[in-house]
Amino acid sequence: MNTFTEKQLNIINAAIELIAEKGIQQMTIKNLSKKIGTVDGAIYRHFDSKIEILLGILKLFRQNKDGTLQSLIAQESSSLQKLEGLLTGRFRKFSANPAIAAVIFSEEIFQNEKSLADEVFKIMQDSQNTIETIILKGQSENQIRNDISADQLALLITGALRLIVTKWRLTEFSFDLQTEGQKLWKSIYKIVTN
Amino acid sequence: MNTFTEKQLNIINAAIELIAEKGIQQMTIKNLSKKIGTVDGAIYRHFDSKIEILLGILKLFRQNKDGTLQSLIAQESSSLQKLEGLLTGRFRKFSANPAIAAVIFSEEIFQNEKSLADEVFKIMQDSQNTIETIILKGQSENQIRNDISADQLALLITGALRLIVTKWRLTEFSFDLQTEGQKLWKSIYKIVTN
DNA sequence: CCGTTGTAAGTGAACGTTCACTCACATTAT
DNA sequence: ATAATGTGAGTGAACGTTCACTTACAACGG
Repeated sequence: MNTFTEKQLNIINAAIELIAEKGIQQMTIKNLSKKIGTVDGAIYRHFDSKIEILLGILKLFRQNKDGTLQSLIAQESSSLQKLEGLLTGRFRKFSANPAIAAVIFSEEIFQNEKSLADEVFKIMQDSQNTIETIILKGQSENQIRNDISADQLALLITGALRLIVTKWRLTEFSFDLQTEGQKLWKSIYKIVTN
Repeated sequence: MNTFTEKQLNIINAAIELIAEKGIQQMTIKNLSKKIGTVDGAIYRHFDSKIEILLGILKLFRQNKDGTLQSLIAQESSSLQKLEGLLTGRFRKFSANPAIAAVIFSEEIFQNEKSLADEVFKIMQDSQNTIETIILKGQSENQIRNDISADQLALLITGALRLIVTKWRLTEFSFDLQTEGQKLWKSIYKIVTN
């Protein structure tokens, strides 16, 4: 089912590590090849361009997210439980994999490459839509307040999530992300249940 | 009181326009000089480096923000009114000046230049602190709910603000920012007053 | 007035560096 | 032996920055 070869996965994972360690700006073909213990030219045996590698990271992330999402929605739990599961899951993932956040939350950097910009934007929108869907269900079941629209609530939640993760990265992981995630969930719980 | 010469202001404003139009990535000295109708070398008669120009943009924004903030806090209005004023003010400013948002919300891009990264981070933190202060006052006056901490509320507000503006820019200003700002304020009002 | 000198700004070629990407050749695996 | 992959020098473009030179204009001494 995976469209990537073993070597391609090697490269993508090395790229993820590199971004996590040095930031997107240092994710050059030269640095990437050094990390793998090869040479820049060799990379092009496995990818046509650098953009393909970055798209690979996003694709991997999507596949991954889709999987956890399916199992989450399939669960027979309340909307609130689903929402909590989704949020803590996101924080767990970013905590374990800072590079994902660095790629996903860096829309600016991909602005000149439409394929990348589109993909990143789609992921952002997707994430918000998922939350909105759960909230809508919770509202129809009267578990979540109805006086604020689902998209506004989703916006607030997504925004806070992004801001926490961004600050975490910019301060070089100076606090425990999952702890902050728990705090955020408590606040959101109070808000959505009114 | 202004530390910039007329020519420097010309350059800074051209840089702001350039960023608004083409994004930060196209803000090169060559493009900037073209925009002013001069030549790259000439820029260096007025600024020591490109970073100084970007810092200039941030400084200008800070001066501007500080001004409106003083008058806002000085007002004899309730905390809720102040909060509304601050939010609508921010949306108005970004609406009128998209480049400000492009610079302020692009922490990633300045990661390799510490002076810039620090300044951008400071502005982000500042903004959040201001909101937090107003909320704290509102809480002590029982205008704002006390069961959620001020910093959590400030986080949610700042996050949503940033997310809206980011989406607005990424979709090439496809919706009316101030309208969305009004919507957001209505939601926040309901949340903070419970 | 006139000619000399000073000064701020513009001009555009050039420099050093970085980067993504290519290519001819070598090595390895099947 | 053939195909796949590694190697590393090479290419051209982009970028920030520098530099020698020019231009416009003001200041000033005779």
